[in-house]
Amino acid sequence: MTDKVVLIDGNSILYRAFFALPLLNNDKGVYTNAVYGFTTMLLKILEEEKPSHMLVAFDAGKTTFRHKTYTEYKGGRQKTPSELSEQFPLVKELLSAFQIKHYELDQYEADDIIGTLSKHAKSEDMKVKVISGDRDLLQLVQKDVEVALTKKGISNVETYTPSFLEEKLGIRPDQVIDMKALMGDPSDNIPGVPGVGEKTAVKLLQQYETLEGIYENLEQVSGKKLKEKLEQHKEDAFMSKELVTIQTATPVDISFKDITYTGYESRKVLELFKELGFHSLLNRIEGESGTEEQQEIFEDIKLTIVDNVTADLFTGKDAIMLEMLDDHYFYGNILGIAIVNEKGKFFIETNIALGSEIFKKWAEDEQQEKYLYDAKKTIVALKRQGVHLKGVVFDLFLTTYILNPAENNLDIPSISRRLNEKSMPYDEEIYGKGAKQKIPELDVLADHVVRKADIIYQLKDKVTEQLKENDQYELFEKLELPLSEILGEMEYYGVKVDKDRLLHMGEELKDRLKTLENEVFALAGEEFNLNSPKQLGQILFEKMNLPVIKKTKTGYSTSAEVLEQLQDKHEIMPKILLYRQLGKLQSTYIEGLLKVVDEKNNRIHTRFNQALTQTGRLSSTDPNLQNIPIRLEEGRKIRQAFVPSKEDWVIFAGDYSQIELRVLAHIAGDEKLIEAFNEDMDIHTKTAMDVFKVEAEEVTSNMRRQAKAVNFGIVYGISDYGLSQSLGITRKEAKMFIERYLDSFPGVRAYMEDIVQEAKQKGYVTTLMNRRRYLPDITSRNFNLRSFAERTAMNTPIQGSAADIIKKAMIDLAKRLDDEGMEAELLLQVHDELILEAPKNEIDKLKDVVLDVMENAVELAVPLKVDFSYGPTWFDAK
DNA sequence: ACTGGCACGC
DNA sequence: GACGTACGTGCCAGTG
Repeated sequence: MTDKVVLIDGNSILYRAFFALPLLNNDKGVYTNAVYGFTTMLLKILEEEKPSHMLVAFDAGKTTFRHKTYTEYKGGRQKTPSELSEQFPLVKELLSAFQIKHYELDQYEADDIIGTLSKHAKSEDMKVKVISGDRDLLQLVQKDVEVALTKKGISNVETYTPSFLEEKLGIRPDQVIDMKALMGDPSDNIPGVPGVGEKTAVKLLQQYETLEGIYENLEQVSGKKLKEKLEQHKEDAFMSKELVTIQTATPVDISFKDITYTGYESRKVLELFKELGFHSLLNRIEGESGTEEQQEIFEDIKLTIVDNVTADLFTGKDAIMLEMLDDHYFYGNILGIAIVNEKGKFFIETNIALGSEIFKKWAEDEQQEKYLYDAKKTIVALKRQGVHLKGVVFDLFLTTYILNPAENNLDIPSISRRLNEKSMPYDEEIYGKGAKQKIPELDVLADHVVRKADIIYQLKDKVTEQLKENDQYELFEKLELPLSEILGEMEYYGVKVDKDRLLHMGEELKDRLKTLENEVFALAGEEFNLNSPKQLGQILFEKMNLPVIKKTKTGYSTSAEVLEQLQDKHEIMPKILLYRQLGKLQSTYIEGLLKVVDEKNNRIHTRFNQALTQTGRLSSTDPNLQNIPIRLEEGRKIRQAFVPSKEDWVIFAGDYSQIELRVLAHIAGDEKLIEAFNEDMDIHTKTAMDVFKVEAEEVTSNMRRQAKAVNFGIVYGISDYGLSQSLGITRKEAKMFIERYLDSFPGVRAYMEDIVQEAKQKGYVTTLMNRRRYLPDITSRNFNLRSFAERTAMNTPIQGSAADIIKKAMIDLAKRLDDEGMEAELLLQVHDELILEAPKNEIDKLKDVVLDVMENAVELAVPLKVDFSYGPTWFDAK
């Protein structure tokens, strides 16, 4: 058996753990969060790697040989916070309890120690695994040397083998140094070549292999600016290379004999855990000997390509993966279908599956349980083919999102790497990307799709378990999963569009835009591209010499805010503003919508993304029907083009009135706010009365406007800066408004304070229905990051609970419409409103049903109020 | 193909 | 006291 040596970058892991975890302290008031994180990581490694040798390397002292090369090395870096530095001795204590050696070497960093030892190990034919949070270490990757980098948090790692590194970075391990030399590293104050980021560096290295190669062929490098930059910063680049190169010949004076790992004494470890207050880890020690996790990385899988679907293929507990390249499932082709169950792994070609009555019968049988990835997509895609999928009980896509909405790699290979520690190829590797995308040979395709289904099958129990642990299973089973079915129906049904109306409006706009454009050119004295902020900026601020109000990264700002401030300086302003407004309508809403009208039925089929937002809201794409204009009359007319799909039908809208503030009243339990809603007061007027300490009759429209902005700020979690911007007042004044608001509603103040504390302690906040949002930055020492996390902590339960409520209402409404045998159809959800279409003769009943369902979706300490309206177009439903 | 500026909704 | 400051989607210009 080959020996396996695990080398841990102690400093890096501790830093990661410190910043990833809330600042916990034990009962003695000693901070332990970093040690805790380090320990969980350590336990995981011991279980999984079963190392024969182990060492934790630390950085020594303040200066290293690198400072001789470059005195600015690691300059500008913030001092290690004392809350962290005091944890270093604890970790060393921990290591000695585990009987793991640690080591540091004067003048060298942990990297160098690890580099040197991994080289020694190589010559002794040992396998090496390096654990760090520092991407620099990737340069050590080679055959038999794997580097595991911490991802989010600490126990989540991504293991780089040479092939994985190449696939992920686009370069070979030996080119990592060159890449770093080009890119630089602000956190270590390594200069690199300015203007060269990851993309450019990779491109250059793919072409010229090494830094030296690039400079030898500098003449051929494309891009004038790039060439200049490279030339100017040649010295920096080479010095950077020297700095980032890990030394593999340091005078390390330990041998592998010294770092043999033979296990630890449970008693000692348990004692220390108790002392540190790591109660939750105690059982991990006792269970130590019993756990056996097999690792099957890139193991071949056995699958059958089915050419005749038979009933005994299915078990009633099957994972099904429907593969489709185009993420626009309304138009994409189904590439094939994989089924995995306890009997085996199967692949069925699309036409065989769809042509099979047995397949169809199974798919439509509610009793046959199915585990999916993205049920909505699958349901819609199959519905197009006349198959009505039923019996979905698990959706890996939705559940992964529920477990952590911040995770944005929700594709199956990524999920598998995170949760299952098994690798499978990414879609890009199988299908290619962009113009080069193509469908592979049947056996390759089958293998890929089956792997996905297999992962769904394998992870179903584990993920369900995690949901239950978090008390989130109900959120999945009772809310998100049934909702996905309803959303699928809405998408499939679509919204009817009056194309002629859009075309007509487009014609009109075209003329007005042309006229406006000419007027602007006349006033400017020349023609230019009015759609280019850059060119407009030059005209306004260079040619016309108007005062510069605000700059952007790349030049002058020409935003509406700026142009409005210049209104009285020049008559050109209103024309530009109007041009912008109309241009937006033309390009996004007229042309944009026309482009996505389904030729077959004149309907638009948006898609709702149910697994994207951090708060639990939905989003809508292709097109986005959640941002159709309403504020300005001109834009609002776009809504005239959204019409019922049948004659004598109407568009019906039901919208929650002030749902977020009502939710706030409920969660905060603020008596005054609750009373205001119980008495059905105008909430902005009420807020104005309290903030300005006046009677109802004395509230001026301006006071109400300001109060409204404050409420807006509360709902969306904006800062004093944000409020000052929206009201055009100073930050101080904005801050004062917020203070006065909180004085007026003490229950709200208490909530805001409590929720931040709770977030600090738990690391996350939750909504009414137990949706979570993790807030790692809540303990950050960076004021901005921390403030942002604090506002998020206050806001997410409000916005997220409102999202929960309307989702619940949608499920209830769909059921009710069905139960009552009504014809009305849900069309859209726009965060606090539901849009339906219905026959005229159903309006009275629909009104009762919608109001009843929406107002009673949940019971809060305040009533939920719903307004409704209807008319021949969406425009009229106001 | 990617980034930045801008603008629309909640 | 400053680092940038609700969440989304999509359009255009500009660059490579």
